[in-house]
Amino acid sequence: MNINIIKRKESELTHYLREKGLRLTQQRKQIIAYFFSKYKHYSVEELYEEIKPQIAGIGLATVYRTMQLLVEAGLALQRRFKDNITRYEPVHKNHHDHMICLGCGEIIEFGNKKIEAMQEEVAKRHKFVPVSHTLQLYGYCAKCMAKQRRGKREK
Amino acid sequence: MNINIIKRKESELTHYLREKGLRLTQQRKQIIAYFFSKYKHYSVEELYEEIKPQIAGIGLATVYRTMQLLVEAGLALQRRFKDNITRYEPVHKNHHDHMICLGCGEIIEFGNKKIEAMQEEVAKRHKFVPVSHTLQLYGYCAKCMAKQRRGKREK
DNA sequence: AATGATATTGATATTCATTTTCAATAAAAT
DNA sequence: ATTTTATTGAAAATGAATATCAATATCATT
Ligand SMILES: [Mn+2]
Ligand SMILES: [Mn+2]
Ligand SMILES: [Zn+2]
Ligand SMILES: [Zn+2]
Repeated sequence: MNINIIKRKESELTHYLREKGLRLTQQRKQIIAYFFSKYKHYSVEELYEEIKPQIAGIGLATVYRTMQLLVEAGLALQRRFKDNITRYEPVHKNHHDHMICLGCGEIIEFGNKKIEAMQEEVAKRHKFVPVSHTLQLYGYCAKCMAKQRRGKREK
Repeated sequence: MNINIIKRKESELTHYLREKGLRLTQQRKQIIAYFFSKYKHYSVEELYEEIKPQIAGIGLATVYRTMQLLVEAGLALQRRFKDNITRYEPVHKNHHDHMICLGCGEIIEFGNKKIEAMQEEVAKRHKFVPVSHTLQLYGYCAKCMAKQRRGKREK
């Protein structure tokens, strides 16, 4: 099933490249094949480390450049949380925001129409015209909370 | 009136320094005097540039260190928006979030209990225990919108 | 007021993520 | 096949922030 997604993404990228006079290289093909086969919030460094064994001789700069390209082409979104490392996620559904676990680093996506609506309202109250926003919750995921409780009990 | 705030902040810092075995230096005194006399979201670079003429020979590293110290002492808050530059604001009131103007860079503070409550709710739904959060709206402030409208009319 | 212990300073080097440079290479139009 | 030029990988450069270190200032103790 993943193979279809990858084919589609490659074709979407091809269209973008063509209209911009750019080229579809082996590196670009392989990076998107890998990136869209997993669903993660990858940093370039992480992606590079995982991809390196698969793509002989690939350079870090190429991964940086390709991820930027995917954003320009509308196939990926750039995110940046507290750790100050740029991450990329596949464009897959509607706008959403993130909860980030301080214990294990897990990133949970959530969407909430009410919160979005209230943001619009607050903006209007200040005569501010919103273009985009970021909302991040930092804390501990269910798994990490359970682990913490176990740890305390054992003392 | 500002002089009183500054005196109070200096005394708060003094208490913190004493209990930590640290020292109240001329540089620290002068930086807090300046920082608390303006109400802004200063980057270290900005603060350094403004302070340099007032404090002969002050070093950039000292400003970096002092701002960190103010955070540790609970007198300042660290913020970081899209431009990825660390900024500091005086602790002055309750928790709040920010709207940032993409035109002029103005930073508008706002607090909204309903949004905060909904965040708690969403977190609970995911069994996520929130510790902190950041919410930023990016867009155009009233002033910049007016300017833009004027520009279009003149064409 | 002088002393001594040590926290602090300013200059500079270093770090880390990311970007830029550039000569060699590969894509794709002819 | 040839030609044009976008792309690549390696290495250098960037920019914000931190670490290092010898000189200096603070401040508790004489
Ligand atoms: Mn949102
Ligand atoms: Mn908030
Ligand atoms: Zn976790
Ligand atoms: Zn503005």
